[in-house]
Amino acid sequence: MSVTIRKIATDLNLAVSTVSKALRDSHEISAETKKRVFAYAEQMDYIPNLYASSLKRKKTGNIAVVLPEVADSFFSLAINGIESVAQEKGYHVMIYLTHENPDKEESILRDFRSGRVDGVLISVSGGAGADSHIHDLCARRIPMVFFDRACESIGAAKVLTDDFEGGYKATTHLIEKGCRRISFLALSETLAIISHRQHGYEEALRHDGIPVDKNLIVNCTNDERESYAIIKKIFLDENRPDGVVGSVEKLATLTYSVCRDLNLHVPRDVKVIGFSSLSIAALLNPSLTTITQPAFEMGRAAATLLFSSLERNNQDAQCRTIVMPSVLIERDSTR
Amino acid sequence: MSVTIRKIATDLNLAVSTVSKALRDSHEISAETKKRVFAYAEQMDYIPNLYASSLKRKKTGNIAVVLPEVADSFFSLAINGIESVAQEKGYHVMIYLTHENPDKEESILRDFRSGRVDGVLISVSGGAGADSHIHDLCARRIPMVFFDRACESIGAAKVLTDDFEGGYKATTHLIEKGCRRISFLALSETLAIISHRQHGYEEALRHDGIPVDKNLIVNCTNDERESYAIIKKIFLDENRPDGVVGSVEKLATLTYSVCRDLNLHVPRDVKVIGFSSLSIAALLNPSLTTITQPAFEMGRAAATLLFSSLERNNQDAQCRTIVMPSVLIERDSTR
DNA sequence: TTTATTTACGAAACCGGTTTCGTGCCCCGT
DNA sequence: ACGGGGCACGAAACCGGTTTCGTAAATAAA
Repeated sequence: MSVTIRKIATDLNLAVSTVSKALRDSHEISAETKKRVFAYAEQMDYIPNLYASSLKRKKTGNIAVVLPEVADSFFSLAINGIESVAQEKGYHVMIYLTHENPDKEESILRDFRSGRVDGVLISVSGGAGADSHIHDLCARRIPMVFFDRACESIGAAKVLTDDFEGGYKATTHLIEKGCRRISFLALSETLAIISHRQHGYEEALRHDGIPVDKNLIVNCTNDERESYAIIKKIFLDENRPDGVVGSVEKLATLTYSVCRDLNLHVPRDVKVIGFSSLSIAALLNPSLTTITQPAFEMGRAAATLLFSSLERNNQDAQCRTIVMPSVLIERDSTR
Repeated sequence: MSVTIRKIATDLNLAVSTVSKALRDSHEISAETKKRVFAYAEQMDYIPNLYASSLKRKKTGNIAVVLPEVADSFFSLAINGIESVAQEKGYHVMIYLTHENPDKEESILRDFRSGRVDGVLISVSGGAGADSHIHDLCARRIPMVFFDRACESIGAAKVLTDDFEGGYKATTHLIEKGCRRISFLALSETLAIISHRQHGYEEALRHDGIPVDKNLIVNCTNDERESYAIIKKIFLDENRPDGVVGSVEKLATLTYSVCRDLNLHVPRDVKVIGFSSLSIAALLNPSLTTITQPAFEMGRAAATLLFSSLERNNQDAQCRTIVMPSVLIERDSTR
């Protein structure tokens, strides 16, 4: 079997407690003894058992990242950001995908009560208003930080962008480019981030005296095929939109697919703008105008916040909200 | 504090062992007692301490996924596949990014000796031939499954595609489309997957009587800016290539960027084909011809293999190699 | 009726670090 | 010479499930 602290102790004629303290560089062990212990541990290739210490210290060094999917540029960049901080701090990252399924999200969070992770970074999926599982986890004093998609009813730390402003800017941009029938592709009516973007969209329309047409606001789903059909439907309408705001990346690219299949030219027939952090947005046909969030930095910020509330119960970090700027990058899809 | 098994035992006038066995549905506990224990545990919201049981059972239910990056369509889809199996089986996924850095990879694998994970899924980064850390982990009987990028010198389970064939097919395709000066954008000369693709490339050239020009084979890096400069350089040569094989996704899209910036038209001036699983390859400008691997399925297969060797020491699964088919999808970048 | 066997459960060791609480011993001040 | 104080280390409890082994009672087999 692997060499334990007791093995070292008996071999060196020391008590286990002495060895333990020596390895943790305790002040109450002489330099000489420490040297002996370290040398022998090295020689024997001693590797501390993670679970023994976790059991006693009630810390695992693991954090969870819970998000809808990973095949989305925002999330994959955010993971990069999170992972970079985690590696600096010596934490380990566990990843959980909800696929926008609230039930799955709930069962994932429920599991965290076992102490598997020290803290949680989460981008919630649009549930039917059932945030009880989130509140429950919060009540158990498990540090949580929301990034991008927060749960509004909870006073935890959050790293966000101004979604209302994003929706407003995107819509205003389309209006400036001459669009009058602008469609908003929503994802789930219960997702705060989406409804904020939608409110920005509606406000922008109102500001320019364009009536809000509920038929132009459509709820897509997490299923690609289904969303494709939904988007196609609005384009087959005799009164099809001349502009589209994709509230998440996939809806913008799906719009491209639909337009291609229907022989609608972007931007001549339809102008498209999407919330996306896709680095190759510039390489699309046509290049896609985006509202781009600082995904990597948001990941870093969220992780940093989490670790600071993990390392010392940093009250300040517990419920801080950081709002980071998103930018509109104009490209050919709206020219 | 949280309710423990001992608390339940004393409250119910039972021994801790009885409660433990009851909760694990042991046959040596009567149905009636089990019912009492379950009911009380439920009522008290008992949540077993993960680390206590891990310590004793030497299993954590965690697996590690080690890969170069996550912002690559192949890897993000593979993660989806892995995660889907993991969730079915009740395992938890830890994610580690190496950023193609062998030192980082080594320190990551070294950590696994602590027992943090039960098994490892890995897509190696191109190191300077230093696979000793991989062998070391293998020697410690930690089940490993390689996916996509394997370590050749080791007899572990692998899920691959035929990279030689991929390189061969890609190159032959370009030749058929009229290319004569075909560049191969490599990543790291020490990465088996890349050298196989390169050998396929060279063999295809030879088969068609085209001399292999070493100047057309260039090693890019994991740094985007650096690779951009390298690619740009070959296009600024008076004898620039008329075809490009991107051995990984990012190199194909970088080629697009370079061509755009140099006003080179794809496919008229240069034809481009890339190894990629990008779902929006069809939406690029122009749409990108790809060698596409079944990324999701490969992730699933690798995870399945790992779990089968985890659950019972399935010797068969320990060193099985699964080769999955990749397909060439012709699009506009080579027309 | 006596001897196996099974059933249902308890006591205690165990996993491997961590931490508390001593306890000798040496040095120092008075 | 004596009390106080730090230093270096040891014994043992502890974290919270798991597992082995033992045993009394009940049932079955001889």
